[in-house]
Amino acid sequence: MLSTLAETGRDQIYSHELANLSGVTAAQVRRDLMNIEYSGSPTRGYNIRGLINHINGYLDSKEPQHIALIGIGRVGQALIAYFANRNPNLSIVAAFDINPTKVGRVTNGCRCYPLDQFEQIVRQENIDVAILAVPAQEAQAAARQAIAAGVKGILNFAPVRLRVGSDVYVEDVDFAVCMEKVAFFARHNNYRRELIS
Amino acid sequence: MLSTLAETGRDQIYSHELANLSGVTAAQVRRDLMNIEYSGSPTRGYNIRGLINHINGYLDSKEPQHIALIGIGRVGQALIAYFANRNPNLSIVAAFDINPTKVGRVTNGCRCYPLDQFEQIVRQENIDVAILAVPAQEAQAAARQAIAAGVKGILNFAPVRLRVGSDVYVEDVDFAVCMEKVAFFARHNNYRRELIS
DNA sequence: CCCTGTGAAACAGTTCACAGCG
DNA sequence: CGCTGTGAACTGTTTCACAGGG
Repeated sequence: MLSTLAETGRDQIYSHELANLSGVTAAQVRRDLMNIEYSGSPTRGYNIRGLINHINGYLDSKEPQHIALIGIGRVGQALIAYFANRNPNLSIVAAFDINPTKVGRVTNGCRCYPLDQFEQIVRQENIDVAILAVPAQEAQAAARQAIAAGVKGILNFAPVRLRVGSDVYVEDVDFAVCMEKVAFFARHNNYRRELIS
Repeated sequence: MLSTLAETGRDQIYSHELANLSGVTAAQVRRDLMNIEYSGSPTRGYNIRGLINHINGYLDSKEPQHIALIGIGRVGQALIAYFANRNPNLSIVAAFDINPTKVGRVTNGCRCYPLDQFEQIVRQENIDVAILAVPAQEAQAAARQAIAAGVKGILNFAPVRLRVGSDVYVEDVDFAVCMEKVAFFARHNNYRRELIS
């Protein structure tokens, strides 16, 4: 997102510009940059390239991280396509599925292995995060297996709350929850309008 | 989630039980229930059926809401499958795509229309929320079209920040952002452990 | 006792407001 | 002037702590 900015010719930018580009307030932007210890000059604003480098240095590790994908349903496939050729520091290097007919397939340079090779591949490929895109009833078991293999972060698309130790970070993405949120606010707006009119 | 609880035989539950089922503190649960004005008895806790009804009454509108899906790529298809036969109050009633080969298909009872019939179908089916599952470069245009047709809430899967009026609610789901979050925390945990050991 | 309900304190995130500087 | 950097105020949320009741 910032990268495209760098190509517009300018190389300096002011906090309020960053602010309305990203939909937050200018004070917010300044505070955030302060927190990651990047300073701009009062005269000219922030240097765009310097900012990009600083943020990358802050967020990215030097060495790329490898991701395992568990479950190659439609969501799994969408994710493989999504992450292919994107951030080279963050790539899905192996996929897993119970369905034997899917094993062996290679999509976007990502090979599908049987689930029982999970631990082996994880160690071999130095994987430390996993994406869970399996049916709800299989999610907990898959999570357990992933954690046993040494995975420290899970992106969970199954609509269940995983029980994991406190040393594992889980991020849930629940389509139903997102949708309800949108539906709720849309409805709420309608009510507001009805009340006003 | 609560529904499964109702079937375990019990019909009363205590705040601290709800608490560690959902991974928050007991005080939190009580405060939340207080906010939606539901009371339990100090003796026996909260009545499960009553709680379900109360929450449903609070969240759901009486009349079901209709959703339009724009873009039938892998994500779109996954969403159709996901929402089919789930919450009857929240269903995808129409899908749209530019690709003419996809138009006319019916998946899970959901028909695909050409994008230029969008406004007509939205009014006809009384749709007020839309899911955007299109490539990034088409997202803003699609959003504009949806809003023009009267949509008040958008669930956006495209990795762009949509520019919309303040009367439209947008919820962004960005796979890259989610993944980076997980990767970041996984890495962070590693650092912690290294420091400790 | 062990619950709920709820003031009151603690905290986190955000915004305001202004000093300081080119 | 207009910008950044930052203390101080504010707002919304989470937690604590305890009264009250079967």
